[in-house]
Amino acid sequence: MNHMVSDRAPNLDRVFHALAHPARRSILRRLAAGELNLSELAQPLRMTFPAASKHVRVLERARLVRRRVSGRQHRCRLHAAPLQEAVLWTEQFRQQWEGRFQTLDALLEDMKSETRGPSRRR
Amino acid sequence: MNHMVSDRAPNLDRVFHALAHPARRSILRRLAAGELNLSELAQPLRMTFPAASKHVRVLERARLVRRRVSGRQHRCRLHAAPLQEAVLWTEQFRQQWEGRFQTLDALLEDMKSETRGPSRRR
DNA sequence: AAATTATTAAACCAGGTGGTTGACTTTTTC
DNA sequence: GAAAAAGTCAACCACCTGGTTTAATAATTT
Repeated sequence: MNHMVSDRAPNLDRVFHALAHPARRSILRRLAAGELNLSELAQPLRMTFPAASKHVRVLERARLVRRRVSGRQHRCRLHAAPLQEAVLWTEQFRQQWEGRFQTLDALLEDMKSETRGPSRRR
Repeated sequence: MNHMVSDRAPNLDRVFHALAHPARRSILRRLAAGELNLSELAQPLRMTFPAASKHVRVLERARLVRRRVSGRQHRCRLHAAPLQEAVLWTEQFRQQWEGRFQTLDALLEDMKSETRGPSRRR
């Protein structure tokens, strides 16, 4: 536990990159509701089928989507786990960012103490 | 409040894209600790100065970093607000994803009720 | 067996990415 | 005023992206 998420993390690269396109976010959103095959995924996207297929493959590279071939259909299923690493990074970042104000607060607190006399804290 | 984050969101594209490279995550992390100028940011990255400078510009496009020119130095400061939108998207997505199990749970609950007699819930 | 459906593959394109090098401008320091 | 420092810009490179079209393959339906 409390395992630092390194900035050097190829999985993280792939997950964030996967999230960086509206078509892929749309695919993920719809997969959150349940399994869908490629043509179902492609249909509402305003692009050709091969383009949509490529987007799905980007999601697979990020391990966010898994595919199970069933006859001529490729049924896609969401796999949310890798997203957790991304959330973790953001979360750690936020803590670090907010920690900055905490130390600033502590400093101000110390300064106030200084004016009332030397601090007794160790 | 409760404003749906659309999948069609150019800001979101830029923020996620900004996060999708280790050098840029490293820059953000270090900026979380406080203001730094370009050469300070570039120094620990194993690439030439112009390359690092380009990464900072990607972060600026995502509005995650702001620059204030002070003499010959360009002092960079983190601006975390746009990250909030990304967190929000992920959060909504997670809720949708977990909601799926909730409805499954509700269904199973209903099925159990059915065996004990018709449900009285509306 | 033929037609339809679901999907991949390959070739192509414009434009972006991530990196380099070399030349240049501006500000600070000596 | 010359040298050093902080950055930019432009050109170049290899490769990736996001899209298209056309052709091919595989499974299902008729």
